[in-house]
Amino acid sequence: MVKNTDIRTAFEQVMAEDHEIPAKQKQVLAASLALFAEQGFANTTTKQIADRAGVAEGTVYRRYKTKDELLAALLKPMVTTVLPRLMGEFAQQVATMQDLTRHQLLAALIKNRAAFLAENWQVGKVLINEMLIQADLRQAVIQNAGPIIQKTLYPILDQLRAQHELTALPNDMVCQFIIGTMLTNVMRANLQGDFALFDQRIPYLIEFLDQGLAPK
Amino acid sequence: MVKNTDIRTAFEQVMAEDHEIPAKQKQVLAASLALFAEQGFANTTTKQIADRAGVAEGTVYRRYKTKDELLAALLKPMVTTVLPRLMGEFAQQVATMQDLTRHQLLAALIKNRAAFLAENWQVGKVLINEMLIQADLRQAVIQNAGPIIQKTLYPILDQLRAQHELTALPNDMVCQFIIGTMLTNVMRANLQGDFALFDQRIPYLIEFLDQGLAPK
DNA sequence: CATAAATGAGTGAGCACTCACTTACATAAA
DNA sequence: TTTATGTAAGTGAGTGCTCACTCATTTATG
Repeated sequence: MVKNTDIRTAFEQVMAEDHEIPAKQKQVLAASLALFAEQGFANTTTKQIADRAGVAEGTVYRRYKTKDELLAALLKPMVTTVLPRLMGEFAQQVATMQDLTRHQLLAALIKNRAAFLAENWQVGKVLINEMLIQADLRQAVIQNAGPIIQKTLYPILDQLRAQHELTALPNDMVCQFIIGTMLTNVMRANLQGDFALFDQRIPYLIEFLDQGLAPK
Repeated sequence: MVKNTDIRTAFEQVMAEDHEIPAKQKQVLAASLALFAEQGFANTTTKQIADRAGVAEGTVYRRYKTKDELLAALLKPMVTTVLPRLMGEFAQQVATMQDLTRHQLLAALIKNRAAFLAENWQVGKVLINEMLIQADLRQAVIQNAGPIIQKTLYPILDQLRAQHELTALPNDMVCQFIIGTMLTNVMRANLQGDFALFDQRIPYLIEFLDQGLAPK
């Protein structure tokens, strides 16, 4: 059985690789993420970060020289390292199951990645927010996430289509529909302020996607 | 034939009702919206607004006493007046067509409202951004948009279901899927920075939704 | 000529960021 | 086991700058 690292662990590992970050620095990163998610990056002061981290303001600036660097330190590893790893692990996991039906694949994908999405909605919020504003960040995300999706998801979809289990719609549209359906679900849960709803609706998502992506 | 007001006109009407707003004030509103969409609300200074509007900084403050009031002036009519009116018009338009098939309804809905979405993506961006940050704005949107959707879309869906043309999934999920599919399409177009793609993909959206929302 | 609209230099509050200094810790000599 | 010493981590009062907002004055309008 392939191990399926969760995000928290993966993020910790990435941080650990970065030459032993001291405890207070991790508190700073955690406090930053929490506050950015709650209030937005631009509305969060470095004093607030220091206070929530239980740290002096100067400490916030020890490792990262500007507030922007701090933001980048949170977002970049998420996009360039954590996400690829998690997608790769999913692909491996699927590869071990032979002759999946469309329904089985979707159920596996959604249950697996939906949990990921919900757990990391904090980062997701911040990422979406900044992507709406910064064109260069959009570019960076496209150039990282795009290839990952193509490498991990497209082969699976192609195989499924060869078994006459999948719609003839282009792969990129299939991915758009799957990802979009999941993303919408988190956003609605966030809108309603109740993440229990998120889980309850998952069976509906699977049923809808299963039917919508069936071959004619 | 029912007139289908576009957003710009509707917005102008709402503004006109507000007791004759002078030309320069409209320039301020337009400049604000453009800048908020480009850079985000928090990253936009009142000086920038004044410059783009071709106006002194004091003028920005004549009608709206704070920057937040200015934002509210842009978002509130959109949510409370413009959106309801446009949804109402769509419902009326659909009501005139008897015995719609699911495909016809979806095609009408998506072509109609997708154009709306694309045209107003500027406001949409700002709205999404602020909703991710302000809990009270989320509340306001829910309490306005929710009932509108229920009143305009649910009856149409119920009728369709009575004709055995629609899935048994709950109405709120059907709406989630329709809206989410459209929203995802704008967001991807925005991500790729090419709104021509938005239109090209519409036939795919219709095909996917038509199939996904068919009865078993 | 009265009232509303517009101006833009000015103001003070709050913010990101700095830096001289203190504390914690590791290694090693006494 | 103490003491010395170098290095990295942490501190928080201080600084200068940006920005939202004001107001005395000027300009348009009916």
